[in-house]
Amino acid sequence: MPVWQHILYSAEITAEHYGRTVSVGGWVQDIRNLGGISFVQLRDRDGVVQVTAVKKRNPELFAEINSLQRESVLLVRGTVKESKEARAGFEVLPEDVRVLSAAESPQPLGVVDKVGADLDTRLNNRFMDLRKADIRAVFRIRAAALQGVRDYLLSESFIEVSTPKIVAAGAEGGATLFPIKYFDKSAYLAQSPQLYKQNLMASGLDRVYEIAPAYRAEASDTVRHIAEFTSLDVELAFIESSEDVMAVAEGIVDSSLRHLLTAAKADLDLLGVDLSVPEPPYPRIRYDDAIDLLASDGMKIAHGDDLGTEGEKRLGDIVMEKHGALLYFITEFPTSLKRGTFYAKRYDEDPERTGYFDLDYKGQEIVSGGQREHRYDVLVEQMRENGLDLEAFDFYLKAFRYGMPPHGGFGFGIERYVQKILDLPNIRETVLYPRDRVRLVP
RNA sequence: GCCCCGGUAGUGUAGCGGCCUAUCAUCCGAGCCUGUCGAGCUCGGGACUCGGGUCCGAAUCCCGACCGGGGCGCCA
Repeated sequence: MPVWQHILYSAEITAEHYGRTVSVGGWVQDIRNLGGISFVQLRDRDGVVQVTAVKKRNPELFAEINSLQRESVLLVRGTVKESKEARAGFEVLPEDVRVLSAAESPQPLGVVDKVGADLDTRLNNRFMDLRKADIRAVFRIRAAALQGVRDYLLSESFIEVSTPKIVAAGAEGGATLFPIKYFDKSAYLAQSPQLYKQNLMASGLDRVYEIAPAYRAEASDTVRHIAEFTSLDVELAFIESSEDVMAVAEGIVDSSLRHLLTAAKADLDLLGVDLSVPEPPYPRIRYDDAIDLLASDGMKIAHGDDLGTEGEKRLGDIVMEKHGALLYFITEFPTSLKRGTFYAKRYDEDPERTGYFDLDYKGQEIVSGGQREHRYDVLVEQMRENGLDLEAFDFYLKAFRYGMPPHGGFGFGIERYVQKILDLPNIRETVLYPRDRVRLVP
């Protein structure tokens, strides 16, 4: 038996390996058998190594290689030979192969087939879908984007926390909560860490963030909704206004996008994405001005009404034209739109307005937040206005009675952010195993 | 919650009352080929979601079920 030395990744093989014996492992992506010579494209996490078998050198090995099923997992020991014809500049002349796992046929999804596959088919066979380099690239970019987010928050003295995902009450109305059984009690999956991160503002851990799943039982079947998404939640205390909160959101996005330019350059190139990183500060557009901008563009929306999906998209186009901005804040949302957000602070001088903002990226809301109401009496009043059962929120309210600093924060939809960075047609492309109204498997 | 649309080989599609023993590509199999990398060439294989109905005749029309796609509202 031959000695199988340390297995090299394709990207690790360099000119210094030429003439030497190495072991490579991976999936048989394709076999091009020309009769007397055969080329096996062996794919690993980094790329593809060409294994070139010559019939007259070793007929048995040649036959074995050509009988392999695509996508079988193979270990090859052989000599690295410099080659002008091979794409990588070298190829491996096999001396021995070992089939670690033979793939069956027919396969549920082609990895290098010259035909497309529906997203549904791809998601049903996600492990095979991910064998495509461009699909994996999305997830490396996602990871790098989160790295940039964490870099910034760490540098700004935020600490990462984890709060319960099994909760007794929701932050907002009950319609979007997933009920679950919790021993002998009924509970819900958390739709947001809102109540907990506010609770922490009274603790001394006064700058926190969490990157965790959030669950929404919304019957929304669109390319930008999923039932389980990753929410970046940030909360900070001792703020003066919502502007302090916006500055953090802006810092996060800027840090993240810049990090991508270096850390994810190869993957962005692979996807053909020419990432544009806008210079902060991002434009601040007051809600009322946004309504007027849309009106001047021929879209009539009453002051106090929601922009709607169409309005949001149109505003994205308008802001691009006027400011050349991909990212912009919509600020000072009217109380009429935030009434259900009982914890939103309303302006003392004008209770019909709040400091709440959205951060939109290419006509799509990715962040929403603002300054919270930290005064117990006012908060209770706003909760009553929403018909909430104060008893159920006892743990939350208590924190406001024994020293709660002014604070604010936001929720940031990671998947929507990645979707917009890469201009992906469907948010499901940004989740390994998405959960939506109908999908529970895999 | 509301509204539109679709389910044909493993994958992606054409066909939309008889011309269908169902098109094409991909894929799989057999063969030829010593420089392929969207390899090429020859031959072969493989499908109308299910259940009712209309009709002389249904992949095609109608109803239902199941599965899926998209939009709105709402939101991250």
